[in-house]
Amino acid sequence: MQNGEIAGLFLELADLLEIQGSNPFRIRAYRNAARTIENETESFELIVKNSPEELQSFSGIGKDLAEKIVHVVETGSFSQLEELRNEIPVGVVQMLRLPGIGPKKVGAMYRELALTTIDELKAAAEQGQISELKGFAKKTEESILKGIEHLAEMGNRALLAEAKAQVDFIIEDLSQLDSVQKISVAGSCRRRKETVGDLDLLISSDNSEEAMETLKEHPLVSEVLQQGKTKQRVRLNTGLEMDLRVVPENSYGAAMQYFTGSKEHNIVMRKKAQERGWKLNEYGLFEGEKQIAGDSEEEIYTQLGLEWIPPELREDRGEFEASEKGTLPKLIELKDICADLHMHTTASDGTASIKEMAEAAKKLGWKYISITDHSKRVTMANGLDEKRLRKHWENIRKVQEEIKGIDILCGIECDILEDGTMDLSEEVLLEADWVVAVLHYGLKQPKEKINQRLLNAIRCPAVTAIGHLTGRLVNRRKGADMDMDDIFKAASDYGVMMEINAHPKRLDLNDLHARKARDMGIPIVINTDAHSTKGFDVMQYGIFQARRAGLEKKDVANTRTLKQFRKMLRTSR
DNA sequence: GCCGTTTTCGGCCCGACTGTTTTCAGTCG
Repeated sequence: MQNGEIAGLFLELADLLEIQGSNPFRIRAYRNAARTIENETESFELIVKNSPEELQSFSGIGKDLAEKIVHVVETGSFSQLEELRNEIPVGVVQMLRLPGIGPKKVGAMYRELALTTIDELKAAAEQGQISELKGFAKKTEESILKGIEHLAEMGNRALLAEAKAQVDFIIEDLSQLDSVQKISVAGSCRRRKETVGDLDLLISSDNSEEAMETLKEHPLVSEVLQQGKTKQRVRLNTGLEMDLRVVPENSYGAAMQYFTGSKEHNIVMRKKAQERGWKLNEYGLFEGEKQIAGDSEEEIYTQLGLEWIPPELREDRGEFEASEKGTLPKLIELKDICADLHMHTTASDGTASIKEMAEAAKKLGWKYISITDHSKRVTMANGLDEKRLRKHWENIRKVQEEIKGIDILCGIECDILEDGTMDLSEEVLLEADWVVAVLHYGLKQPKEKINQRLLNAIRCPAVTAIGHLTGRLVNRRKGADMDMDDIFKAASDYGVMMEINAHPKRLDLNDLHARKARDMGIPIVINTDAHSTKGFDVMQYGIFQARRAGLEKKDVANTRTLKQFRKMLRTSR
């Protein structure tokens, strides 16, 4: 059982308890524990099996929760959850997803009207039954109906790349206003999380009305959902929602800190303020009535005895300890990258030639690239067999003679077949400069089988890296099930690199896995998997993911010169 | 339900906006 699944059960319990009206602090305790479990790279299943006494050493896990975790790992559930599941139907929990509807209202509708599904809720609202309940009225009823309609359309969080493109466009337009002094995105988009639930836009201005009126009329905005003096909430055409907050200039840093989050990071920040007898909110750090910091984020962190923490690390996953000790990483930046080692050409399913790709990469300032077209198993993509591959490499060498200032490696993206063998012979693979081994098919095989396939690939002396390890697609497909400890241990032993695939839909390794791989001494490569010259643009998202993992320039192999890079390749090369 | 360099009991982050209310509860971030 994966950590995420264990955490999911506790989150479910928290929702159920909330609808029931339980003690809010108890509910929070379950959510905190779920977060601890989800953010931990060590497998809780293994901890339960090997050293269950360690469970209570994790923050937020005490005697009771430790027992429940053991029970979950052994039986897949626990009695308290089962009892509540019997008591409250799943449809009732789903009602929590409606905007403006929380546990109290859901609880009331369930108890008073016995509504158990979204469909029943919709019917009741249409018949006007909701507005007759105490504490409800026409507006709430309408907002429920609107919410149900919207739920059907949207549902998922947006990809970072999509969300960021929209907010960047809006920022460009709003920053033209004379009344807007400072403007920035905040929230999970600024933290570069792989998905974004909604956008947060922050402005310092002495004329909030002008900004709000302009945003209201912006071509990307479809509807104003809320509007007050300092806060406006709008829905964009894409369905994504956005909060605009307007603060005075001397509160801008505090507001940036506050609205960038994460929630968990901010709870620690406010506790630190409290410990010193101060108060921290979006307007500043206060000693009594007196603002002692607020202009800039740096001041606030400094006052609390901390080094400024980059937004990507603000998840309460160890950044405070590092900040206090002065050991925060100097995070990798886009400009550190000088190569891309995973891309396609017209030889398989790319749209540009070898030469076009090389020239485009050179324009970006990159010093070397590896052309890695598909192997023959990927018939849909016109994958290469041994003969075509050798011919392709000949063509690469010809292009290399024509183009100076960038080195082109002869590579291949080779499938790891369902039976665990490589799609191309070891003989031909050993002729390559660079071999990215990947899973494309059979992602649903059982964990043991997937593990075996990856271990075989890592042991194959020709393989230099594993690409998009799990095969997950953000928001769309769960990756293959595997034992990360085994895989990383083997990769570390055999000197095989791990890729962060920078495509916004992949971002695989994810942040936690990338951090773990680095901690186990595995060199990381960040690659675009470009299928066209435009495809190089996604490198930034790979960098974001690497930054969230806490990676520095030295942790990433394609920040090195080609000579240094070659020295990092496994000894069998 | 968890946690403790004032505590093993009594706390547990903070504020804006909305809707349903006549001073505030619920929801959200």
